[in-house]
Amino acid sequence: MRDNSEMPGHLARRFQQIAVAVFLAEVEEAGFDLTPVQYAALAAIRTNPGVDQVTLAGLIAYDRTTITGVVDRLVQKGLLVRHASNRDRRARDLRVTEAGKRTLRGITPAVEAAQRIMLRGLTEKEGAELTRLLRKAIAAGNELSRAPLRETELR
Amino acid sequence: MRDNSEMPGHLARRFQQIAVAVFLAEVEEAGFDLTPVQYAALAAIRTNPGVDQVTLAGLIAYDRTTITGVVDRLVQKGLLVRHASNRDRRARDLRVTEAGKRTLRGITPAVEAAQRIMLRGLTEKEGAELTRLLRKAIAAGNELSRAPLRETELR
DNA sequence: TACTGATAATCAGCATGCTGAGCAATATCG
DNA sequence: CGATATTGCTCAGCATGCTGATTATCAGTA
Repeated sequence: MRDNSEMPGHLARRFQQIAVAVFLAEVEEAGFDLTPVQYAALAAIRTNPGVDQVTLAGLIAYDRTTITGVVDRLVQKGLLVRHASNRDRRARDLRVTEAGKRTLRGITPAVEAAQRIMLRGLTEKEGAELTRLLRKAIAAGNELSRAPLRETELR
Repeated sequence: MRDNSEMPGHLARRFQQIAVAVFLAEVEEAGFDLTPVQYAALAAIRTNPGVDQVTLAGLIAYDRTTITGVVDRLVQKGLLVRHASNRDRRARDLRVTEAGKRTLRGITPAVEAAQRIMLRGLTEKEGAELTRLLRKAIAAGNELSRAPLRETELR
């Protein structure tokens, strides 16, 4: 049996663990209070004003039941507004507030810095190769999780 | 601003998400009920009989407060016994039961299969390279999370 | 139009992961 | 030896992430 610490699954968990810690540290350093998950949701809504939660979940590969809580907290922080959709009364129309836009603009350098830090042990070329391989593996496994990426812009 | 879906942090989360889903599916298929986290803990205790929880946490890079619950559930399932240590009455001595050893033996093929499946979009060489790059990045970032890997076998 | 099946959101429940605090036991040092 | 610091574990509290169920609404069809 191969040592557990060499298994891709274990490495995935460990790299994610470090990535989250680095993100939170950089963001706090910059004076903001957002998790990686909240940041991704906020940025996706900024790019797609008026999306509903299911579409948002597909855009960033979150489980639909997880989105509810994430959006709750972003609304709580005043970075997002959620109101009933006109087209479909089941759906919620999500939009970033002015405060949310300011937060996104201000937090960007910290987010970019975090990406560099989590790859700091690699050369430029190695970092690019890791990114490429992760994207390739993820594309092949997209349908294997309950929350696959859905690039659809159906509505 | 780079698209979120190309950021290493997002890729880390996504790859981990797929890895967990694949692991759980393969393990359930094989008739077992263990999470990746529980599997890693069980395997580490098997290799290091009598470890205490803090050392175990270091061996697999878990937070010390997370270990409590994981061990609880493994004990609940009868795969582990936890009793007070002789050396140090604060510490808990962890050992895998016979049922735990049987589970580890039986589950191994499913775990190995899961590792292959999560890399199925990559060639043999690419899979090896991804593993190498993840290990290198993780080694450089080890101290950045609250739960770093500690290979120490002090006691 | 009434019925049937899908869909959007939410909820309860469970398992990580983390922060920070508290308790008991051990180690260290004056 | 006794005061102090440290250590192993646990707990409360919060944020993902998931399974499965429920509710409200919509869409398609007889």
